[in-house]
Amino acid sequence: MNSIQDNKYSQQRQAAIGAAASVFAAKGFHGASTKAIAEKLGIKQGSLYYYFKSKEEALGEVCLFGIQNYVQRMDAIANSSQPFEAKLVAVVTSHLTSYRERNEALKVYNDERLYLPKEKRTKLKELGSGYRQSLERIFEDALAAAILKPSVDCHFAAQAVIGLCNAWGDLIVRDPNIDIYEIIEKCTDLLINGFGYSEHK
Amino acid sequence: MNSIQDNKYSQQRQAAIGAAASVFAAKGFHGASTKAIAEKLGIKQGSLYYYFKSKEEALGEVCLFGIQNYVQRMDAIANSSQPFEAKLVAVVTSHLTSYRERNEALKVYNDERLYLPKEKRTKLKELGSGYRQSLERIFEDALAAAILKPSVDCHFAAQAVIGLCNAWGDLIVRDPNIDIYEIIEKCTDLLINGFGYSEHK
Amino acid sequence: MNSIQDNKYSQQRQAAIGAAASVFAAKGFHGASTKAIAEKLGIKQGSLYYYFKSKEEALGEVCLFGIQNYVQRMDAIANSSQPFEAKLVAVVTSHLTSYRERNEALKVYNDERLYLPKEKRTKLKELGSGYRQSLERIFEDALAAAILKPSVDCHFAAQAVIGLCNAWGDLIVRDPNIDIYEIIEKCTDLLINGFGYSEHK
Amino acid sequence: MNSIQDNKYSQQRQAAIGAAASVFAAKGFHGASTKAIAEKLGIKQGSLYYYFKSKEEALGEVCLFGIQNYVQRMDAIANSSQPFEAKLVAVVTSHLTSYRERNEALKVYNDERLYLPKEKRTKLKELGSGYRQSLERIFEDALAAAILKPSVDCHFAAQAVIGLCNAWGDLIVRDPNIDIYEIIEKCTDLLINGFGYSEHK
DNA sequence: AATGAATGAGAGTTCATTCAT
DNA sequence: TATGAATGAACTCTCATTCAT
Repeated sequence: MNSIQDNKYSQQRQAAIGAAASVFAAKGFHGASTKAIAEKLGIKQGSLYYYFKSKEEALGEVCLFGIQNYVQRMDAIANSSQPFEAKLVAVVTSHLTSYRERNEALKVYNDERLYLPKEKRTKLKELGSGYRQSLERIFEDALAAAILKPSVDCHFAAQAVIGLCNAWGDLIVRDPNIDIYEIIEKCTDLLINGFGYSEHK
Repeated sequence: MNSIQDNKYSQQRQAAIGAAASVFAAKGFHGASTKAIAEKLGIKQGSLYYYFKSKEEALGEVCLFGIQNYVQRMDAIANSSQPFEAKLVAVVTSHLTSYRERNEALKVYNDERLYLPKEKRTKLKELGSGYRQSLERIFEDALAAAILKPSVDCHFAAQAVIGLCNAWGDLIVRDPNIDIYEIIEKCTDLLINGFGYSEHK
Repeated sequence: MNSIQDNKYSQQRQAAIGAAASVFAAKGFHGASTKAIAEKLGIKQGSLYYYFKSKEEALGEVCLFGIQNYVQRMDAIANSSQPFEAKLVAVVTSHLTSYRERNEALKVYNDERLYLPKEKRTKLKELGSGYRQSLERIFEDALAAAILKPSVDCHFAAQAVIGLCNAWGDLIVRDPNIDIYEIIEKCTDLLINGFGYSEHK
Repeated sequence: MNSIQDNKYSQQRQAAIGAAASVFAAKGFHGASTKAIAEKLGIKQGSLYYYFKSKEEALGEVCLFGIQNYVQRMDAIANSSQPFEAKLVAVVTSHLTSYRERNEALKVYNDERLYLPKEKRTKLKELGSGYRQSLERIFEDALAAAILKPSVDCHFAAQAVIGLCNAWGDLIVRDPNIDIYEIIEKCTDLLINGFGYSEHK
């Protein structure tokens, strides 16, 4: 069997992307040294360049990996036939789980993509926008179905969900004792009902 | 009396902190060069060391400035006698306004403080915790006054507010066309009522 | 007195250009290391970058220095009112003397300028062409005055003079025992009369 | 009989020498990478080491090839029974033709041999000297036959011929539009008669 | 006969930092 | 109070070379 994944080169390259993600996430792009990345991979510094043309290319690959993985899950959720509330839970779960699974690539995409050259940044932005748009669509559908109050601004809502999840994601990455499912529940409750008192709920 | 001299020195030092904040915010701690900071101040690279012992000290001062300024406003709000909703609006307004006013120091505190040596980081953490605790107290008071639904976790709530504001803060910094007052309103509405439909509201 | 030359920075920079010229001439651009250049100057490697933005810039400055100096002398000769033969002697003398005076910059211009980026190369080419054109003009004037035989191709002649001088220049640089004045005489004799026998001369 | 194998190996090796010559000529020894040489040959970088023990050995072989080829032709000319003028034409033609035929090895011998270790350089020098000496002998014979004027210094003459041809060779390599036969004619005319006017010619 | 993968030494370059002036 | 000049360590990146396969 000679499948694509079998390819030893791309396997090692994928491992290199993982190592880079981990170091970039911990130290930032400029604070990360190629030596540290190579050491995490178990090879010597110069050998990294067998897999990447430059440190910048490594950043690009990490970001791409981080967001791709991510957008795919979102698409699956958006295209599913679950009711709104289930979708929202799925989105938050997907987002936070991804942080807990040490998907450092996502953090890197969030925090470091601005150090990429314009060209690459634009490509990634499209993917990222795709994510936000899928999320917006989920809100729009719910709005049309009168599940949300009419005043809801779906663009604002999508950004708020993403921002909230990223903020908790950061905390989750730093503190492994946080109960992720508790956070998921509280986040969705906040998003749907707010903190305010209302006798119906 | 050398208070005048002292005054001039500390004025320039404050300006240096501002310049550092600006460059750190734009490029991150490791991506920022002392040369760039000096240029922004209008002096030469080596002269920076008249105001800071090291680049790291500069980072410390920036973070301190960012959070101090911030905590003070929060304390004022927490200690005021406004009703809960007004306090929440005030908090969000204070937070987002601070981004719009290019208070880059706050962004630096959020994103770069982890590059400080442990000792300093701990000191800052206390301040930051003070901020969060004041915010938590606001929620606790409201909870006691039955303005919030009993299930609200005040710690979660405070973190959520901070996270949401920081996320929108980043967007605001990058896009000067965003109407900040619209965001403030939508954020507080989200926090109190959520997006979900409920006939009472 | 505060003349331009007094400026310590430009004095050191000029010295740096000289050191670079020497190393480039001996090892070629790619074979020369910035460390070697710095050592010749008596400073540490990194300090070179106080005077040059890059190794390439250093090459550019060396080439410029080499050819400028050179073109000036040629212009002086071309614009003088000496007879043709005297001019030719002056040109050859100027060219070969410059090699003997260890004007390594000229050798660098000849051999290494092709490693400059296009933009800079073009600028230098103009200067170099100016040199060749001045030389051509000397031949053209002599042709018009019937001092040269009518069949002479002035472009060919100028290139031949330059080529011959560069070739002997290389030998002169390598062997300090060569009698430069003997070479000058023989070169001019070759250029005017050739090696062939003719009873008139 | 393993002569066929041997043959294939040495054929490929010869091709490798050609590829190396081409890259060395274009970028210089230090500027040339083994990867570029391998690519020109159509093999991978590491495989070059099947044919050469080191980059330096490749340089040695290129230089040897360049000068051998060359000396052979010169010997043939020197030992022929043509009259002086025909020999001179033959020499110049051989030299310039060799550049036009992209015999980059010769250029490499001229420009890069100094990067060889002393031992090898000395061996090559003997060959090169053989070339010059053959040429000198041609001049000496002509001098003895009173075809050249008595003042001619045969050593100088040989060097001048070589230098002139190398200089034009460089121009020829760079500009494929140059009419090589015109140059040959003008060079020999210059060498025999000079540029100066004389009623006999 | 050739390759894929890795290495280690060294390159050019940047930069926080120092210090005499 | 500020600068010019230099430093040395670290960094990214290149490349000749090796070797198991």
